[in-house]
Amino acid sequence: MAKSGLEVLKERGFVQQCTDMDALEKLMDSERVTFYVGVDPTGASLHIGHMVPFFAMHHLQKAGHRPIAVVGGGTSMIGDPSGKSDMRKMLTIEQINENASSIKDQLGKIIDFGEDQAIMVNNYDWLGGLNYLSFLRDIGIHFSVNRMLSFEAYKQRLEKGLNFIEFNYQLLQSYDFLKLNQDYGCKLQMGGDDQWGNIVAGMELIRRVEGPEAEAIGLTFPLVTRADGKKMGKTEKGAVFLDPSMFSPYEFFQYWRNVADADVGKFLKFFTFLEIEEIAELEKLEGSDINVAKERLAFEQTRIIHGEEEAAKALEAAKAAFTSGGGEGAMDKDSIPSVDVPSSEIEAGIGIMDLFARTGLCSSRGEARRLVQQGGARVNEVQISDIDAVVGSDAVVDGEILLKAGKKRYFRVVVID
RNA sequence: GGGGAGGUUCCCGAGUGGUCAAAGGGGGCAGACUGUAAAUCUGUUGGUUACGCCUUCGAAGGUUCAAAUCCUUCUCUCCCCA
Repeated sequence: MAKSGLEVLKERGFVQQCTDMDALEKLMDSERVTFYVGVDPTGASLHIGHMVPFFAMHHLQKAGHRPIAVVGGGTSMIGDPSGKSDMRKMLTIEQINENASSIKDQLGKIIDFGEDQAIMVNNYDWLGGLNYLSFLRDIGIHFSVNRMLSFEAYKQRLEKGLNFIEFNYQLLQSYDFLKLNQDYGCKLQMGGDDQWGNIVAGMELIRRVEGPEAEAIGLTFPLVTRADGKKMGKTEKGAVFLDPSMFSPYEFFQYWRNVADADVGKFLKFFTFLEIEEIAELEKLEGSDINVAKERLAFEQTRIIHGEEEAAKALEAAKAAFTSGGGEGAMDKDSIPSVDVPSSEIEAGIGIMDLFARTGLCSSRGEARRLVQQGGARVNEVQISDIDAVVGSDAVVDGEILLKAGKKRYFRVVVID
């Protein structure tokens, strides 16, 4: 017999807290449950730090339940104080709407937005036109400031300073849950564990408005951390975005390929659709064999986000670049960022520092100088350590020059007429 | 509204007239070691035409041969009181 959606979530480690697990189990066994997760449209693209809830949605949807993705068009104009040390930037409605539509496309890779399968709504639709006084009278009346201040999230912010506008966030998010409960019969809200307070507040609001018998349950996911303590989904250059124009599939693949040993099993459960049994097998690997599991993680994850073809290309490119010998010939060229340079410049010869500085490999000539001096610069896999070296047309292979900085970063210089 | 403390380089944080492109730590980059891991060690970390020069210590003025450091005004943040 098939596992229930909730069982899948539990065995994969998605459950951090639940307001009433018994009730949720009963509810999910007895009906198709409509549930929601909030998404903040604060950026043009989602990044992998956002993804845990989406994978959870996928699993529940697969088990027959109906997800609602709520784009926080309205709430993102306020800023959620939970767990944040600073107030967030406020965006315009236009920016938010633009972000929301690209987010829906990305979300579509993980959950099915087919007919009656899932719903996407923007809370600006109901928050945008709210009347302040009536909101206070209808919703504000149900909130106790004393109780709100007792939440850990607010306590922390009270130390640092909390703006009134942010203090309202919880009311708005609670109102979302109420609204969805009324309009769509949404009975479950899920979110990261930092949302616990907001979720509970929403449940309480529903009970107060709709009566104590109203069904409303909250569930939170653990905040995913990396074994090295860094933030999930962040690299030095910024977040690991799903948008291929902001973060190439190859780099995306590499991000997952390079996760810490200790994180592989966890990430396989969170971020792939592999069966739990198969993951268990992969988790048994030790030593350098763990690389097999990492490769699988990277491949599966890239396939989900960028498609089978891109995943295969990234895998090939990575193998070509890192397997002994490292022949760049087999590498997929499209996956490596490039810059166009006129053939006349190449024929005249370009100084090694200038060449690196005009690629994305180095941000200045000074940086390029250091790279060369420290032995990290390679042209067509040949180390160049002379800062005065000049690269000319003899370095061009198949119409381009392959540059490498350090061990993992490649860049192509494409010669054009 | 009153009083106090502050805004320093990617971040945290020293620096209270020249020796400051600015200690230390974190982060980043590179090298060694490895398994495209972790940990560790080493170097490096504003720009440049690399001698020197230019830009940088919240903003704008001023004092001075010389200012991150002193003065004035402005601005932002935090704390206490009301």
